[in-house]
Amino acid sequence: MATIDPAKAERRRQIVTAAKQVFADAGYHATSITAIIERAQIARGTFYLYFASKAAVFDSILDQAMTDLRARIRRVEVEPGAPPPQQQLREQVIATLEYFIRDRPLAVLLLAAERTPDAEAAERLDQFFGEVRGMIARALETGMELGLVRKCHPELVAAAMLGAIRGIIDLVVAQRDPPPVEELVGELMMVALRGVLA
Amino acid sequence: MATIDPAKAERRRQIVTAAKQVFADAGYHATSITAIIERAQIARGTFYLYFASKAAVFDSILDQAMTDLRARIRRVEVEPGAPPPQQQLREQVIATLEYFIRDRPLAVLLLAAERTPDAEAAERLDQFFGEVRGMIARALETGMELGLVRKCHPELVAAAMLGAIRGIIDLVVAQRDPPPVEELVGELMMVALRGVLA
Amino acid sequence: MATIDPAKAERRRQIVTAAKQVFADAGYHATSITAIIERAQIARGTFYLYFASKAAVFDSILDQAMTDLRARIRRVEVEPGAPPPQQQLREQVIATLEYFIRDRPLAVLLLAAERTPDAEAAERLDQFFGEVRGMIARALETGMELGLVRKCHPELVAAAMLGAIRGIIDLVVAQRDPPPVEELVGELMMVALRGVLA
Amino acid sequence: MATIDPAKAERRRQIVTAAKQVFADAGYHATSITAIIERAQIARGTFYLYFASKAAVFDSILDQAMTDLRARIRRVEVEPGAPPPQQQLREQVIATLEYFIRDRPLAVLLLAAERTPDAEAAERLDQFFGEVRGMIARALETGMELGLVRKCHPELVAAAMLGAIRGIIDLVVAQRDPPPVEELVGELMMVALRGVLA
DNA sequence: AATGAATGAGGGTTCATTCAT
DNA sequence: CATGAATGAACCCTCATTCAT
Repeated sequence: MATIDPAKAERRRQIVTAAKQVFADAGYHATSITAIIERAQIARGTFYLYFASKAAVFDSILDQAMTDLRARIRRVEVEPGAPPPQQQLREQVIATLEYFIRDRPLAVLLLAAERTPDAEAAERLDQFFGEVRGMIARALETGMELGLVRKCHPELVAAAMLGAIRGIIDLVVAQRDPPPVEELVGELMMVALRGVLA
Repeated sequence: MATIDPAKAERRRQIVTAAKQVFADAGYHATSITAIIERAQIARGTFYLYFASKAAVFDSILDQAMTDLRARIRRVEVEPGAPPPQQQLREQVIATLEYFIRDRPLAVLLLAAERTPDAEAAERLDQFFGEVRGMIARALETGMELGLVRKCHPELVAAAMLGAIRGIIDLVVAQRDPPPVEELVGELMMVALRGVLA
Repeated sequence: MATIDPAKAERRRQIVTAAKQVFADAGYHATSITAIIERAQIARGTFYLYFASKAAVFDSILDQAMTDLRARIRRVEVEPGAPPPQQQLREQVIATLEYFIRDRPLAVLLLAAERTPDAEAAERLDQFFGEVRGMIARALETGMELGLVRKCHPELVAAAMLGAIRGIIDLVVAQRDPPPVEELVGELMMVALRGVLA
Repeated sequence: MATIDPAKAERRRQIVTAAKQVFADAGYHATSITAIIERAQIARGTFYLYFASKAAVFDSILDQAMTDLRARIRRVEVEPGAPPPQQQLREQVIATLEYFIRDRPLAVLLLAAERTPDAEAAERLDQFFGEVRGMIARALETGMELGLVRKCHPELVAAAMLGAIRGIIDLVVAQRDPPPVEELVGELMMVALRGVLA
């Protein structure tokens, strides 16, 4: 009984999927339980069998996304024998962009989630983005120590770079036929590393 | 009828100011008419004398912001006798950042515009950011023609650069004591122009 | 403005009256706001303009009743020159019974209110009945000191006497044409004072 | 089919016991089927195998209580050779009080029966209390005929006396350590028979 | 022009009951 | 028989909007 019932897990997924779409369409507040259950094709009560509240689904989606993304993003290693840092970076950015491109509603939801339902979730989200920014800043610092990166204000530059990634995702998510990930990553890294001057 | 009654205009401003603060504090959906009229010190019915709905004030605020920003951002001129392009750019970015820093409620509101109340407003917002992106892309193209900018995909790079600006604004708006604008702009332009490599 | 608007007061009374009837008919929990507003012929929102919640009306009714009753019940005075104790008692019991007979829904509601919505209200009610029982007990003690009342356990006897009053009210409230108050009080006091033995 | 399956009967008892406790704790409306089945350690559907509805269990409990009490209360016999009426009375009151004291949940439930779930049950309850009052009234009439009881209005006095018993039970049920039944009955009968005058 | 009492659709949530397994 | 996932009517409450004053 404590084992996971596949049917229940499937139901849960069904609800999460529906909720993700509706949240992405309308935002957290404008999303009604009615809209979710209609999309999920379930009865009102069934929703509450799987989630305690509207906020609970939202949190669940957010947490899942953050977990997934954390698994894709890790500290760049500079030990001897490790792959070249630029390659490591490139792979992570590719993985991240692919994650967003694959699940468009989730991307919309996550990027527009600044204003989340409960303060707790908002804090978790802030913390997550803070983490990512911190990792970028750390990577920049390491790069500076190694003489690979020019002298700069790491936090500020990290904010700009995170924003740049976000900008690309925004663009891609808004388009019907996004350019191939390789091209996106190529441009992104070129700008980040060398800027736009000739 | 179409003549501007100064008293009415003042009342309108009073409402807009109140609404801006409340929207920024709580977000569109969490903001109640009650909160707005309490802050504006007016009666319930009076609000509807000046605005047709809650969405209407929100739209009005958004439009005003977009108008203000449009006035700050203009095509970079390359005619002989014009100031050097980099200086034009720097001045515009400074003006933009200052605008956001000066009116924090408006910045929060514009950037975190969650899901906008009506589809129409959302579209106007999208269109505005699209315009800005277009101007950046156009500037990049001009730069490429002049041999100042390396070969790149202008739309993509423009998206990244707009995102970078946004990233900086996000960071700044979240902080109590933001760094001086000069420093922000310095870092931002260095990254954009030269990247981070040593 | 701080003066009481008669129209609003009337509305409030209208709601209280409706609520009292419905509560009496169905009990607190089984009473729906819908039932109250239908009886009061008002819109849903109007109810909440006058009362913060279902519990609030209920509490208001209870408090009003307790205030009214407290005004009718007072310590029996035994100072020289005061009316004879039995007459004082009789007058108070008459006043109390008349109060219940006049407002039948309130009587039903108050007597069946053991299980009230919130613990706080239940406590206030308990306290009220405790007060009344205490006054009866005190009166018995005074009577014992004066040699008017035989030796007995005052709290126990007070509980029995309060119960007896309640029993009479129950009977009266259930009947269409209750006997005249004088008769009720006569029998009640005879039993209480002399019992039923010949 | 109509034969009693001991296993089923046991299950039924198990549910009734659980329900009685939960109803007494929380009252009819505040009691959820969930609470009952958790206490009874059965599945949701099983409950409905034994009872048609929540009201049905409640009714069943009420009926059982009334049956039990009816068995304890009987007409006072005045035939030659019967025990003295006062002794008969005392024994019945003792039995009644003991019944309530022994099964406190049931007492709470029966006395505080707020508004009963269905009109039918409410009527049965009214009828039951009516019966008891009738028996007391009959006893009083018999007493009057025999010259044991002074002239009085039997129904009114019966209501007062039933109320007095209820008052005592209320008091006792609310207390943790009730006084011994003998004391309760002693006071109760003294008041009823002789009143409180010295 | 200004007011604020009144409105009622719609919100999130609960829970008695059913029924396929 | 027993189970518990599923159901949906009904609950209390909020709040954008209207309109008589």
